[in-house]
Amino acid sequence: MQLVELHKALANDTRMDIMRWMSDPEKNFRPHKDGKDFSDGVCVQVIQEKTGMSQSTVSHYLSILQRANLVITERVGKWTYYKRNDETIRAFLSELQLTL
Amino acid sequence: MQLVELHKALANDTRMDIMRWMSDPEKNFRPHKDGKDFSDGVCVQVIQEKTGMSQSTVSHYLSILQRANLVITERVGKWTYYKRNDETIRAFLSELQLTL
DNA sequence: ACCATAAATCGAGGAATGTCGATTTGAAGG
DNA sequence: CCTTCAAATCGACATTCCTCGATTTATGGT
Repeated sequence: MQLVELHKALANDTRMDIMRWMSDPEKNFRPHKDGKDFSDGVCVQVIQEKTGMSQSTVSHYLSILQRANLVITERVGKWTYYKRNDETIRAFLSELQLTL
Repeated sequence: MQLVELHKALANDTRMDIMRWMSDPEKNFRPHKDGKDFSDGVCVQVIQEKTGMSQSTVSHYLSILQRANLVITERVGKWTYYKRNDETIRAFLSELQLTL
């Protein structure tokens, strides 16, 4: 667990927003067009619309969150679903508690 | 409390090290030359030696930590002493707990 | 095969950060 | 006053980050 890498990943308003929104997707995102629920995560398009930023930027941000292991990815057909990786988040918080 | 600003301040190995070292100055820093203890904090020189970086860089880093309210400064004569601001750190951790 | 859609990657410009040495400011002591 | 030492600020350059539009890579449907 790279503490500093995690801080870098979270040192951006949009990425922080995304992490928070993903805590409660039903509340924070519009539904998927095919009606699929959020149990596997949220697809990039829906996240992108919410942020109001370009598709490439959001895709890039998601890859940064993924490199930091803050999110888990699952590809299903054309779609890629992203959801929080709660294990990393828990580990991050307790490491911070101990070492900061 | 600017969550993202705090993450930025901590998104650097040296700054993170400094914060951690300041948790236990007796253990992590050499004593002050005049024998003064660390109750008011650690002077810049001593921190600088420990990091091995230039004086200007360390002074700059300390100002970043201060802008984020992660440290408290006290000027005494020629020296400036820096110590952790535990209140901000506590608030940061609990805010992260709640909102991340 | 061909088209449409979702996501990732590429290339680029500007902004912010990292880092240094040099200079300036401020305080203490002779 | 003048010197000396600690710390802050300045100016510069290199690296990283932000953000976009354009292109490419999957995948599905007709």
